[in-house]
Amino acid sequence: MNKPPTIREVARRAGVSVATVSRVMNDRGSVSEQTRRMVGEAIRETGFRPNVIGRGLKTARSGTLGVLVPSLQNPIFADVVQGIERAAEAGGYRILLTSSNYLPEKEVAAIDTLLCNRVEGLVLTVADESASRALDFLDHSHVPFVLVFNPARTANHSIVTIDNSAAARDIVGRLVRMGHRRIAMIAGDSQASDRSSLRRAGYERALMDGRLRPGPIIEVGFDSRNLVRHCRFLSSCNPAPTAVFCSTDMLAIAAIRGFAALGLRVPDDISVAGFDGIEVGQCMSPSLATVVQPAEDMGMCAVEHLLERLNSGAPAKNLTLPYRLRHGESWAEPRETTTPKGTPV
Amino acid sequence: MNKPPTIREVARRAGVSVATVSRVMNDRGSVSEQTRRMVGEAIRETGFRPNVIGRGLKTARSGTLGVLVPSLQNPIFADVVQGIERAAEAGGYRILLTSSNYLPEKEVAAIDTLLCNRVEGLVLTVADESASRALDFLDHSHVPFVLVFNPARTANHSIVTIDNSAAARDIVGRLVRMGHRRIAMIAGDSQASDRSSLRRAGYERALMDGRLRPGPIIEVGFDSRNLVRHCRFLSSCNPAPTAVFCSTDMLAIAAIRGFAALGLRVPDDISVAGFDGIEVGQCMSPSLATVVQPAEDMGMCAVEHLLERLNSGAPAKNLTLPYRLRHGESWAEPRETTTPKGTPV
DNA sequence: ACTCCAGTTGGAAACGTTTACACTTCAGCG
DNA sequence: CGCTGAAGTGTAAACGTTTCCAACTGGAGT
Repeated sequence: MNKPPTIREVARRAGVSVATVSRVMNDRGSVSEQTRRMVGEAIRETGFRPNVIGRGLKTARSGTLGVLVPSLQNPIFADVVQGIERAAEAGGYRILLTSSNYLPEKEVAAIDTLLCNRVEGLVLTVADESASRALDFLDHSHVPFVLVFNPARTANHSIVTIDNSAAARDIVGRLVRMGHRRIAMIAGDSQASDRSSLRRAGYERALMDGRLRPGPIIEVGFDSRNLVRHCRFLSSCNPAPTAVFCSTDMLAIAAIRGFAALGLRVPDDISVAGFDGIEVGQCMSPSLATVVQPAEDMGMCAVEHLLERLNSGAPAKNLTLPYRLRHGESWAEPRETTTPKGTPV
Repeated sequence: MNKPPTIREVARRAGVSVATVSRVMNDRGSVSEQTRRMVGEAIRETGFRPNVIGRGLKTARSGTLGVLVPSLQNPIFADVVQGIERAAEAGGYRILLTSSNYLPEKEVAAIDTLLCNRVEGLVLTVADESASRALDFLDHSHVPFVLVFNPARTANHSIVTIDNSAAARDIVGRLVRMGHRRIAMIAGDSQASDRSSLRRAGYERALMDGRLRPGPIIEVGFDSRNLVRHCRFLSSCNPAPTAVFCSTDMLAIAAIRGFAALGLRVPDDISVAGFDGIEVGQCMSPSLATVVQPAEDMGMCAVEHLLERLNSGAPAKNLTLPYRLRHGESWAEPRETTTPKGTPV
């Protein structure tokens, strides 16, 4: 419980002033080779570790970035945090991690906490960018921040994202061209995720492109684990969908599982496509057809941009990274080509 | 870029001294109802947010806990961090997150950084508890820490773990009782994970229990994504194993994928068992038979214990949480009972 | 010999809080 | 009416750094 040594003790031990010790530590100003050696020795002997808090108070820099994600449970966020951590470390920053559990009020509280801790910048994903009290909050704080995954709606925010709606349209269009005429969607809570709404829009657009009517759309809440109830509903529709687009990979994986529990095989009986591109998707059987977001890269880009803003005062910018489609075994052409009683618009 | 308001400005605005403002903020000492109101108003008007750094300097408390995990890529660590974050938040602490990428030298560097940031305690998973320079380091720092997942070898460390070897013995024993006579193992780099060695020991023990010879054991490095090469090797053995135990779920998932690529079906052609109990394991098809570690709970327990040590000076303790076996579709009895030329010891 | 300057060094004032201590009021009480 | 104690408040000293400024050296240039 004894206090760690301070710069003062090092100075005493080396027979110099604290100013000199500070200079040695930061390679600033000029210090003779000899004193440098002596100070180094004193530091080693005492096991001195500079107190970042003391330093931060004086320099008004905490050396930390705040991170807020909805949850680490979904690998897509774990990936982005991994990227954030990497880039932050490379830039000499530490990260203060918080999560919101998709609750807007926790978003606000978490950001408040981070600001009290004087993070120099933030990287975050909010539930709904357009309706986020948390962001108003941040806008007034003069602390730069970068949104990740949230759609680029307002130009004066820094955002790293992909084109969710185009990507959804793209992958659903693929299903259409494969011959599917009846394509359902399982969407996450649109209240808790503005991405979900955009992906839904892309899905609807793709069906319009193919002159098809949007199939049943099921909006599920937080508990994406057990979808068997919804899967049963889908398979009992008449005509039953031959494919289902899920707004996240986690939902897609759960859906495949749900169909399996009903004795339906993917993709033979029904095709499933996901969105996110989490790694397990390509490891499982059947491997998941999905939109790949470069999550780790997005995290790194976000931090790199943030550091640019911090260091060179660069202006906020919207960064839309390319997505790509990953083919997988979870989709295929529909088995029996449905008689085109499928309702063209 | 204008500086955030300080307690001094609030005091000026409210017409009181900084001491009074501090008292109001911390509900300490006595303050009249009227001044309390005025100060509250001044705080609101100025948008004042107490500077945790300044406070930390004076109180010698940072309010942060350090966290070090090998990687967030593996959901088991994401889960434990989730638990850590939850419990830390409940206890009024923030967490500073770092990752080591399984590199011992990064472990040391990360811990050093965390100590410079004066974290009040640490929760971490190291590569190899018995040979960790990082831990020697920590032992001398007088900062309490809790190991998670690492085996409980030395009693004077705080550790939250499960009995890795018993669990491995348990699940492999299950394969044996199912009728498997030739059981291979795919193990993670034992250099980078002391868990891997323990699980291997449990595996060997289970085979000994059944008077079987340990099948081929393949040790794979970091890149667990593409195991098809190793899967091919296993299936080309004579006699080929009818089951394979993997030291992590991520490996098991990759193995199932690898076998599928070779046209082998799980569990019809070969059974696969994993270890960790990550959520996706039960969502995929076939669902993964595995040992479930209560990762999120482990994270929460670790922090709760850490806070006990911090607040009440409780002694370090070893906490071995119960694991459980999760049955899944990835294992089954071997198809043709292998003629017992399988070599009993 | 004198000035000048570059290279070293130390002193001391910040940075934004908390808190020990001292001071003022004022009600209650003998 | 004076004493006591509690309630409310302010002053100033920490906490561990960084950094501005001044001071001191010694060698080079005149």
